[in-house]
Amino acid sequence: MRKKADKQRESLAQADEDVVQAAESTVTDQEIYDRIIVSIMEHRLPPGTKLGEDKLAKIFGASRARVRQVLARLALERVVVLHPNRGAFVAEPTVEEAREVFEVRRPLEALVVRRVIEKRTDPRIIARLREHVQAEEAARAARDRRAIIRLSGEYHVLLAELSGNALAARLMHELTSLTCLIIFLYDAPSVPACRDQEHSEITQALADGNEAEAIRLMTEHLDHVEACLDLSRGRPEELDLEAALAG
Amino acid sequence: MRKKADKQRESLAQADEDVVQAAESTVTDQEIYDRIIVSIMEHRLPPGTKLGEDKLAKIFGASRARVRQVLARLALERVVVLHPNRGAFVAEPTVEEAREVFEVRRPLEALVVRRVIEKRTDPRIIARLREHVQAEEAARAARDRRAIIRLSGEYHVLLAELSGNALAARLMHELTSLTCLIIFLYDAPSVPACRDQEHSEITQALADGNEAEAIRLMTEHLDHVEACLDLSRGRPEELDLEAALAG
DNA sequence: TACGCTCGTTTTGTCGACAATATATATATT
DNA sequence: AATATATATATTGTCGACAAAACGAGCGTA
Repeated sequence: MRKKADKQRESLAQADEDVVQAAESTVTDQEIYDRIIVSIMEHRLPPGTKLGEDKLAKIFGASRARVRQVLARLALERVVVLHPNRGAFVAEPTVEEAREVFEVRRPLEALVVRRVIEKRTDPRIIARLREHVQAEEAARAARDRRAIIRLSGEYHVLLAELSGNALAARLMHELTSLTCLIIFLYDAPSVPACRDQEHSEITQALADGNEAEAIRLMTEHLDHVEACLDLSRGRPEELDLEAALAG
Repeated sequence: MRKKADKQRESLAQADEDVVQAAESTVTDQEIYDRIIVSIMEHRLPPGTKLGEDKLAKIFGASRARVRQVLARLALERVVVLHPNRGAFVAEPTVEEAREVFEVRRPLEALVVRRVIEKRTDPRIIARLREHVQAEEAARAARDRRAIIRLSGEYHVLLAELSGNALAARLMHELTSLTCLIIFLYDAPSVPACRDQEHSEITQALADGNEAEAIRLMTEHLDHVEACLDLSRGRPEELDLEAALAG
């Protein structure tokens, strides 16, 4: 059984103004991909939203086939799920999937930290990290929660890119996209001050070449983010359902 | 400039007999995917082979669009590369990419080992691992090099699946596919006895619940496989090219 | 009034056709 | 004879149209 809120969400109606820009003449697959995934990462397309092929095609001024390709790619990255004969929906990771993401990220991030420290002699490395941290602080100052969460994820992608391991960077991109979804699904709004200047501290440890400290900070950072989530109970919907049935 | 050998390889002609089965009436995407990736993992489709859409469509008795989808998926997994307007080719990982694969696998495999040890109370876990190791030994007894390499990869995928972390299992699938390609590209034929009973030893350590030993064995196993490769010099082709130019 | 069923509409899945690009062949030129 | 150019062929990229399935509305019945 579906809830009312579910059906409400299954529409692009409200999100249209945010996503629509113009029906450009020629738009590449990558642009469509980027626009959709950024919208998802910034929660303008909340989990569960139906991504109708025709609607997206009209919004982007592209053919349905092209949109379809992009949706297939997003599905492989688990950011959207495809229900056969029913269409594409923004993914709603389960608690179990959320735990798995953090479990995989921990050792991967540690690897990235080690490699970045090895390469820190190049001053551009630390410079770019500091630059990004500043952008994060700006978003935080502006109280732009969407940008904060997206930029938080992108910090880790940037770190992976700077590590020189392109494979790790690609995986980190996938994992941070999923992490954004997870945060929006499970983050307890009561703890907004979560993960504040931790990126800054990690950057400093990297600059100092203090590997043990950097890994410790990174691990605690991930622990912290995960601890902020309400992974004890099920998804919000299931919770609502339970509450409704109890009442 | 291309070499003669290159052009020779860019054809499915020789591999056809191995791959072709019949023009089945209905064949699912997953079947097409599996057939292609197993062929790649077993080196029946060597790196650099051109995967023409029409040819594959006829071979599988499917439409070109379907083949195209599968090729796109394989490209996202980096097992094939798509040259715009030129088509799909079995990937030829560079030395750098090979190193990255091992670098990412090391911490990921360690994670998997830890989780499997936690779950080893379920007797089916160790049983399935032993079963797989036996299959490997059978292939080794039969001197079936292709099956040996494929099964070696699948051992790690099985391990990841048994760890209970579906995300890790998916990543391991990708990484082992790439590892198969890498082994076929760079393995020094002079050292055929590489990685022999190591999977058996790892399984035993897991059964004993000896975490430190299992992780040590797994790490050394990966070190061993990587050390067997000729990653010092470039790809075989480049080597040939250099030699040809010198002569 | 509430439930179940049928029909119409919308959306997805699949395919074949056309256009654009790259490759290979043949011809002409230096 | 070798290179460059033009033509022909083959392969990929893109799109719109058709078929199938799911969804929603409306009707009928208990």
